Amino acid sequence: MHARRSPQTGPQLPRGCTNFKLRQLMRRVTQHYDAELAAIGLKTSQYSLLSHVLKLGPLAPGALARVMTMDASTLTRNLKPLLDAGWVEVRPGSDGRTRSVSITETGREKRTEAHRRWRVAQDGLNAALGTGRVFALHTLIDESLALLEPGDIGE
Amino acid sequence: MHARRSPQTGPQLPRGCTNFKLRQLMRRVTQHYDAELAAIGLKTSQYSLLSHVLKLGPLAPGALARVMTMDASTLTRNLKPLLDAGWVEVRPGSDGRTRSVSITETGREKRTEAHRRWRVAQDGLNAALGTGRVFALHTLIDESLALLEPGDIGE
DNA sequence: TCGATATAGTTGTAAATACAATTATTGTAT
DNA sequence: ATACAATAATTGTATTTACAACTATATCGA
Repeated sequence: MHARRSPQTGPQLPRGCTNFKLRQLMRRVTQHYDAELAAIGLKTSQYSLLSHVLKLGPLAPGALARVMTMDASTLTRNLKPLLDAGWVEVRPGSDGRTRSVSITETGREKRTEAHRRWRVAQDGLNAALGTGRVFALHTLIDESLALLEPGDIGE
Repeated sequence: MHARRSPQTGPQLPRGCTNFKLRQLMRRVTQHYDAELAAIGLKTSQYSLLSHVLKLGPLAPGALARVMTMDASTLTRNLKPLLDAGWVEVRPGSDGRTRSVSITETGREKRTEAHRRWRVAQDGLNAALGTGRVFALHTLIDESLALLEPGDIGE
């Protein structure tokens, strides 16, 4: 009884809503990266997408959505601006159902440029929060993602 | 040179993009909460907003946006569905420029119902990730938010 | 082979997000 | 007093997000 009064610091309970806190931080962090990338007309999300296409492409939209932990329909939508800008291209896949997403030469150049900006933003975040704190955050996020396999909580 | 080969584990450097990782986790976590709240026709974001209006209201939209770490225009937009549903109301503020947002009786009932669902979702997350990990995550997020005052990074 | 099922992707709809521009009001300095 | 600046909120526009429904193709079973 009255475990919270105990002098022994037991396993501490989370206060507040994890989702809300995550969103708060996401908003702030996104603004930080976006401020850096705005100069070259890219959103942070677009940089992430472009980077993944560069690193993993050519690959099917579905596979890309899975590794990026996003819905397939979200990927279709997010691909559109990059497609319109000519930074990625979508071609028929081996299978009649699938497509193949790959980066273009223009896209490569854009991504190189963006990568420099991203570096500045990341360094700025590391400096503001402290490298150790950012590392700890990454570790926690990675562990959490590994534990949250798609739709398996509470079943 | 070759610090990474050193047997001494120095301050570890973050790998990858903090923004991308945060977004990945946010997507998963939001899906988890939304799955629970869907039964009563609420999104997690709406639950957070309703809860803040309950706890802090009546208050001005701008003040609400600030405490929730969101843009004022986002708040205006997010308020609309709750207004349409009759869960919150917006009335003229003291100042001719400001408004006053407050929860309605229907909104109170809805929030009570939603709170029970939220509890289930939060408990499920705690169970899936481990209470200690969730607590650690909260702590890191809170510290980070405190360090990331609006638009002061890199200036 | 042909019908049921599974897989891949896109579209309809709706919400969340924020910057820039706009409107309305208040405060201030001459 | 009146023009100018500051503050509060909303609207225009564009992106991010995802569920549900839909289309198209492929696979499998009898």
